Amino acid sequence: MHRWSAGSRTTPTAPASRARSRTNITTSPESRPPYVDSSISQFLRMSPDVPRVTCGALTAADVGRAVELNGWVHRRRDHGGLIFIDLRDWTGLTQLVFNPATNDTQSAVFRQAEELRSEFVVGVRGIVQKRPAGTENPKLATGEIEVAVESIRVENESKTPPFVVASDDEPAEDVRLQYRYLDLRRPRMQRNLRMRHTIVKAIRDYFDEHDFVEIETPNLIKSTPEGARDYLVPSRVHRGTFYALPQSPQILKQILMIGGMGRYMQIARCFRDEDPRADRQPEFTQVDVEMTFVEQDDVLRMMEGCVRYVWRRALGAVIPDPLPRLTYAEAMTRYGSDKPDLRFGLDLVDVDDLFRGGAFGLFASLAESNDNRIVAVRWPGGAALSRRDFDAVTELAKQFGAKGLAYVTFAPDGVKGSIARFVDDALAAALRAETRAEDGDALLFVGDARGAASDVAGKLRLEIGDRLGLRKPEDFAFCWVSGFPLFEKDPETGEITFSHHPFTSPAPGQEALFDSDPLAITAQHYDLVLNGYELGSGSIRNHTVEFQRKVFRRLGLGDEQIEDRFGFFMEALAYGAPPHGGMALGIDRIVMLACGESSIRDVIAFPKNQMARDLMMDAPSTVPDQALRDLGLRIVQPAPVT
RNA sequence: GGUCUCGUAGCGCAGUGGAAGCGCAACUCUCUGUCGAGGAGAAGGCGCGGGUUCGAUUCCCGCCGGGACCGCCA
Repeated sequence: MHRWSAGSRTTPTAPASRARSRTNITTSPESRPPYVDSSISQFLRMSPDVPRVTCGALTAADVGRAVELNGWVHRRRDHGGLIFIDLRDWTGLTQLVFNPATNDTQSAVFRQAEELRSEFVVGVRGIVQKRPAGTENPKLATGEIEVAVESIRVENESKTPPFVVASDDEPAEDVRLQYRYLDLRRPRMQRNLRMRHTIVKAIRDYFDEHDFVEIETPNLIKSTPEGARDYLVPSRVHRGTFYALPQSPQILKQILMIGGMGRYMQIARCFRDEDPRADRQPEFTQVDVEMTFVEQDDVLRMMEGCVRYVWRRALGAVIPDPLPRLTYAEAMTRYGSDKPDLRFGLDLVDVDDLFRGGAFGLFASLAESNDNRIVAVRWPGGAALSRRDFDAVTELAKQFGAKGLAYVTFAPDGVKGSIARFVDDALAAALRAETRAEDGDALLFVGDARGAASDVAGKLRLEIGDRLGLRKPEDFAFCWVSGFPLFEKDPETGEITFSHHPFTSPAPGQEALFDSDPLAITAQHYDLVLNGYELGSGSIRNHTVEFQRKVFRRLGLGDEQIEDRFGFFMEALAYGAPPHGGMALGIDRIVMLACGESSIRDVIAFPKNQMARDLMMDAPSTVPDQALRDLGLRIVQPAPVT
């Protein structure tokens, strides 16, 4: 519970995301609220002779002191002759009391208090007093005391807010985004943005201690092909030409390495013109890192040291040392994902051998080819589910891309389920031995082409984990995934393309495969994964111009295209580029998971919605014709739909 | 570009082919120990367009808007 929270009201239908947002977070030393704020200008003070204190700091030790507070009216409880006001600032709540024992109800200060409304901004001067016995509020950090107000000054009034800031009821997200400044006043958002600050500061401190230098790179850069869609900025000076906003500082940080900077980091804003998701925004923030004269293992150790440091500083959590490492192949086999959620087991189990030559014709034939895979996913307690439940899960599997879903249940009275009639005692025993299924469990089976079967089974595994409550937001399971292929085949065009980016180097000694079997090359590329989210990826880069050119050519770029788009970079590589590698981690996702949130929009002050619009500013918007003329641009309306 | 889902009062939510409801907020009155204060009263609404129907907030279609996901995201 956040220290601000005055109430613990829970709605029975509260969505999981809101429940998660109340995850207990250890307060870091950096975010402890100050007690006295002496930095306020005199003219804002009501009585310079008494200290100005924050709303979250007063305790029983302060009883009897005269103090001054500033803040927002959080809630007002008017008993007629007795008025309570919860005063809020960024540190917490303090109860103000207007009591005729000290204030005549006809007094000016009492009449002022009667006029106060939610979100009014006030300054008060008063005496800290102990609350009468039995009226303390243990839910409030300042619940032992209250401030008897002697004088009050209304700094600003407020229109009636569109939603109640002081309420746990969460308005629809479009309303929150339109009135973001009100949403930001809520304790949850205050906590999230403070957590973000704490994490970013810890990141900077960590890399500073390891002799990294933070270097800014430009946001108006050259568009390079491939990858995501660029955001383009038209040039006024050079009509008809465009800057691109960086999808990441990738090439620039490599050039910093060529520039001899040794160890670089940056909290960098990145821009990609692709459709947003709960964990994706058109602009987002990465901690971007690059080092010279390193091998893959050096980068992994440095980066996992960073997340361990961050989690310790920001959350007081201990992260394993070293982090578990998986190969891409292992991750796909055991978890059906290249970003596995390791907070729970329920590993996928291959059961091809058990069905090969068996009574179930579909699986028997699938098992004949090594290109296929038959995967079992164990569902603890699944035998208690109804036929209707399994129909729903089958429907879900189809949404995931499955052609169908087979299942069996192991109840004390025997094997049941959609393929039970094909499962004799021997097969049942073998399945239970392989999957460690117990009485009361169910097994889901996905049989398909290897990749498709893994993918669907992996998603079903996550679904089961969700339903069983195994994906706890307060658990943090990091892992490395490496050993990705350097190239992959574009499923649509059949052409060879890079899996990560074209600057990734192959594993040592695999250059020879370049012409014979490029798809077999393993990349020196690694992903850091947390709870099923890809936090970021990195690689050891190509550092010779010859090899980089070879890669570009392999990807189908002609020398002219290479020169046009990457000429400056190829030139740089040719002047003694050192071996180097690095990584970038998504700050938004890190903070989201650290806060127990399910959307990065809740850890960004001013995010865009799913249509990439800013609902508060109403961006994007049209611009005056003159602005277009200056840029040599004309808007072409899309053809009307007939 | 696609699939799913939602749109009822300022906010959060019920509900129905035949007279529109609850909680909070806001407004008036009342109330001296509350902390989701309490009591009384009054005010306020079915996203837009089309269709089916005697009748549509409800059913159908389209549009607009929010969200989740797929595509996309080197």
